[in-house]
Amino acid sequence: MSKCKDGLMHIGKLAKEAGTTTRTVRYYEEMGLICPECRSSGGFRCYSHEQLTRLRMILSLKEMEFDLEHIKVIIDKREQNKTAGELAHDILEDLNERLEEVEEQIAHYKHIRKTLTQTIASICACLPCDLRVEERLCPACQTLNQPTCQSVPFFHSPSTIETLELKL
Amino acid sequence: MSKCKDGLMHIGKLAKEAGTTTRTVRYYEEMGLICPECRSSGGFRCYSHEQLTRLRMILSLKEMEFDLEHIKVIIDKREQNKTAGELAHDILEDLNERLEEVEEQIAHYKHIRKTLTQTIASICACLPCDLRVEERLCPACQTLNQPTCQSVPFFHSPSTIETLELKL
DNA sequence: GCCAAACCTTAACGTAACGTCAAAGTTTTT
DNA sequence: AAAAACTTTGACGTTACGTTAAGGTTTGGC
Repeated sequence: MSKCKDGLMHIGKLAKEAGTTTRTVRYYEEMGLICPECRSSGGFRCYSHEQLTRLRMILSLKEMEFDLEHIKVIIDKREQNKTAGELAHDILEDLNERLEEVEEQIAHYKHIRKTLTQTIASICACLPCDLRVEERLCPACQTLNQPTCQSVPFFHSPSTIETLELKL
Repeated sequence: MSKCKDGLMHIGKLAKEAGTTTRTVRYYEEMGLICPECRSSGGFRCYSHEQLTRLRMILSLKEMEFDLEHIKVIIDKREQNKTAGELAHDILEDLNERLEEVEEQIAHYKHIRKTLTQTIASICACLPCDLRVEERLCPACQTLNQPTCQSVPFFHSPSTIETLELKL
């Protein structure tokens, strides 16, 4: 039968149960986030069901994209002998802080989306142009009052842009 | 006067004009994205205004969070001898692809936001509890039909969660 | 023309969270 | 007992630079 006593499991089973990889588990051990209950006579790591639960906690925090250092701090708070209310208060701080960061991320990507859609719209105006790019302004750009080239500086050649800058 | 001929500038000026650092410029050179017009007799990099424009192109693509490998590809497309229309077509592909990725990022962070707000709401219910965390379920958790502990596995102790799992 | 300040050079380590070998030992299955 | 499957430690690779370090080059002032 199994050389793993009781209901202990080796690292592969632990990782699979938690939906991650053995490399990740070992890395978390290096970082001090989790450690095996014991080792087999041959040196294999053996984990209990409690370790599995702990690993799942770590992973659920990772899904919220806390970094590992922060996860360690949060998990360690559970070890400090507090009432559930005090602990809740502490952890709520972390969660609210993270929520703000996530709101910022959303705003950040919305900004990028805006830039992208504007750039796409500008470049669409150049689609019918059959001039060589190196040859100064294409008709579309000349027609527009706010020159396309300015908003999409990576599209036209440097010399074109210089020309534009002189005109402005 | 300046040992830099014509309107050439050294790396510090270039970086400042483009709003970046000298380290970044040297790194881009390593990556094959940009290279100086020439070197001074002492070995200093000298850049023309064209290089500055190119650097600005790179940075504007970086703002849309293209990775450097991709930026290289996009910038190189300008060197291929095409009409503006063909080039526009090519680049629009990259931009539209990136736009999709950005939409995914927004969705991703909105998902995280949802998880966070739900978790925060759950844990708020535990604020008035003055039981020790290690001691099984707190009253708030017992009152709720959908146990809080299940949705916030990193909050309660492993033993508490096991208890919960058995009950379910 | 000389000196200090400011600037530049290359080289190289550090970052975050693992992925991916490699070479060798252990456990499990047949 | 042999083979298959699993595990061990170790170490390099990843991205886009930041940050020293030790030592040359330019520049500005006198």
